[in-house]
Amino acid sequence: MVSATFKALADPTRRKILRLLRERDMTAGEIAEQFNITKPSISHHLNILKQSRLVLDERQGQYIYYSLNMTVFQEIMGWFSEILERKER
Amino acid sequence: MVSATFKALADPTRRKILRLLRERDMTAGEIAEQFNITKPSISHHLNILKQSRLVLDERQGQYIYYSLNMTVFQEIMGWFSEILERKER
DNA sequence: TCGATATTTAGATAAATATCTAAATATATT
DNA sequence: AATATATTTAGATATTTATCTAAATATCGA
Repeated sequence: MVSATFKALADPTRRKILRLLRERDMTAGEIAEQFNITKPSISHHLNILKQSRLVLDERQGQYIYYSLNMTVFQEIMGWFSEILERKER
Repeated sequence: MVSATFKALADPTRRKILRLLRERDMTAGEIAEQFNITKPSISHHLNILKQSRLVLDERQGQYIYYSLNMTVFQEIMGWFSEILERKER
């Protein structure tokens, strides 16, 4: 769970995708345009982000829109808080 | 920078090391005792944590003590905050 | 239904990485 | 100085992963 999330965050392409999505929801194609890598590769990254629940997907006709899933970000923030809290004592 | 940190955090063994160190500073050997992997492997993980500045090391005689470096944790928390802030608008 | 567009899936490959054993380095003790 | 202990470095190997091309699937519009 947390492991999948951190692995997903470990790749710079995937982190850039997340930063794009914080501006607005985007289709897989719109996301792919922002990179110099092929659409299948982006699709692979989106799948990893999806499986770690960092992003959500919703089909609208031909398009699949991707958006950030805030819930998981907060979980991870929680993981960090634990470390920090304990240490400040 | 942030890339090295996330890569370091992506491994469960390294995350367990960090959780151990939030309790108290420990030597490389003490850390290794907590795992079923060899000392050289732990040394490798400690090196990755060190290079990403998540931990600090300090030799005391024969021993090398490892401790958490809070600074970097806060940097990463900052990365998450950026994402969350922007999205909440 | 057919052709066009959007996206994913499958399969291959090269690079990265976690692990091991053996050897090297650093420090302490006698 | 010689030995023991703590840790790292070097080199090898198996697994994981990011990427590509080609093919498959899904939806839309004529």
